[in-house]
Amino acid sequence: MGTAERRSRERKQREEQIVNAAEKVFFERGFDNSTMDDVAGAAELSKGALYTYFKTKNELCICIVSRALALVLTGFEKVSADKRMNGLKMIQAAGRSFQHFYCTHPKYYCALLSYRHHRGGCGAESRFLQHTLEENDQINELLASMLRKGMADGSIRDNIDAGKTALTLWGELGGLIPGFILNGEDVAGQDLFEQALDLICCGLSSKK
Amino acid sequence: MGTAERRSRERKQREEQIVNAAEKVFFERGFDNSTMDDVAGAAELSKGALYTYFKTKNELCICIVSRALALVLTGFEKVSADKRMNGLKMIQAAGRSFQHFYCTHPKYYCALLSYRHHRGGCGAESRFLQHTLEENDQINELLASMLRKGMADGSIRDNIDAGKTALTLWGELGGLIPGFILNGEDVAGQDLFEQALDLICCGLSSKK
DNA sequence: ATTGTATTATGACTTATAGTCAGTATATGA
DNA sequence: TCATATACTGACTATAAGTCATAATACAAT
Repeated sequence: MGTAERRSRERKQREEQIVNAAEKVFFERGFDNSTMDDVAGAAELSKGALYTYFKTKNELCICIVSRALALVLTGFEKVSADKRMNGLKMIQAAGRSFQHFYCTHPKYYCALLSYRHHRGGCGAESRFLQHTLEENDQINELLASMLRKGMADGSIRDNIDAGKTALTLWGELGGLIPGFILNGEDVAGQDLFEQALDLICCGLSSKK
Repeated sequence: MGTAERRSRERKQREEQIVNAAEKVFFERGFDNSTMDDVAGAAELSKGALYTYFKTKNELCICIVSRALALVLTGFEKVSADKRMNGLKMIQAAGRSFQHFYCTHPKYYCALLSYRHHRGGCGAESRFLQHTLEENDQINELLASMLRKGMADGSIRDNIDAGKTALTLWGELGGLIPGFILNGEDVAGQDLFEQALDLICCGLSSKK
C-alpha cells in the first residue's frame, strides 16, 4: 500500500515548508532576532509543531546551511562537467563560481559562515547535520578531482597532494570574503577576489 | 592630584579582572553554556556590577577576541623584527607563527572564529570593538609591509598589490583551520598546514 | 569631623524566548 | 464503528540577559 510512502513524502514537504519559513524569517530579521513563534507563524503552524520536525532552532539553521552548500556544489558540478577546460582552469572557474554564489546569494553565504556556531547547538547525531557534512565532503571531493585532472593534464604541478590541497582551497575560499568584509572592502565590485584567485592559481600552476 | 589617575587605573584593572573571569568561564563551559552569573561569581562580583563595565555579554567576548588578535600580532611582530629574513621567508614564518598560535592557544583561536557572531550582538560604537578592529588593521598592515619588503628584495613577484594581498592572506589563514577541522583532520600533527603554506608561498614567489 | 556628591556594587525584578507536554484533532486501517 | 497512530495546539516551565531602586563606599570641600 502506498499510504506510508505518501505520508513520508508529505512529512518531507512539511519539513521543507518549515525550512522555507525559517529561511524567510531568519534572512529578514537575522537569526538571533527571530523567535520560533515567528517561524511558526510564517509556516502557519504552532510552535509545538515545529518541534515534531526539528529538535532545535539551530537545526533549522543547519538546514539552511545545507541549502547553501547545495548551491555551491551545483556550481562546482557545472564547472566540473565542462570538458573544454584543463584542471587549473577548472579550479579558477570554481573560484569564480563561488564568488558568483556569494554575490547572488549573500544571505546563504552568511548562513554558511554561521555553520560553526549552529553546529554547536545541534546534537551530533542530527540527520540534518549529517547531510550537511556529506555535502561538504562532496565539495572537497569535487575540488580534489579537479586538482587530479590538472595534475594529469599537466596544468597543475604534480608535487601536491590533491586531497589535502582541496581542503586547503575550500578553507581558503571560505575565509577570503570575511577577511575582505571585515576591512570594509567591497567584494563584488572590486578585483579583490580576482587577485586572490590569481594568487591561488599561480601557486598551483606547473608553469611560472 | 593623582586620585583621578589612580581611579581610572583601578577601573581598568577591574575590567581586566572581569575579562579574566569571563575567559575562564567561557573557555571552560563554552560561551552559550555560560551565564553572566557564572562570570560574576568567578569575578567575585554581582551580576549588576559587570554591567557597569561592559554593555553586554557579547562585549566580553569581543574583549577575548581582542586578546587573541594581540597574541597573533605579537607573533607577527617578532617575525617582522628579524632582519635576516627576506620578505617571502617572513610571510612563511608568519604562517608558522599563526599555526603555533593555534596549537598553543586553541581556545583563543576559537574565540577569533566566533568574532563575527559576537560583533553582531555588540553595538558598533563599543570601544572594545573599536580596539579589536584596530588590532586587525595592524595585522593587515604588518603583512602588507612584509609583502612590500619581499617585492623590494626580489623574493616576491612584484605584480601584486601588497595591501590587497595582505587581506587575502589574513583571510586565507583564518579560513584554513576550520576547513581542516571540519573534515576531522588533525591540524597540529599533520603537514596539512605546512602544505597550505607552501601553496601560498609558491603563489607569491618570484621564482618557480 | 561633617556633609554633599559621585562612583561602584548589590540582587531582586522584569522581560523574553527556547523548549515541553498534556490534551485535542485528524487520518488510517481493521 | 472503533482503536491506534500520527500530527498539532498553545498554555506552561525553565532559564538567563539585562535593569533599576537601593545601599555602600570613597572623596573633596567646608
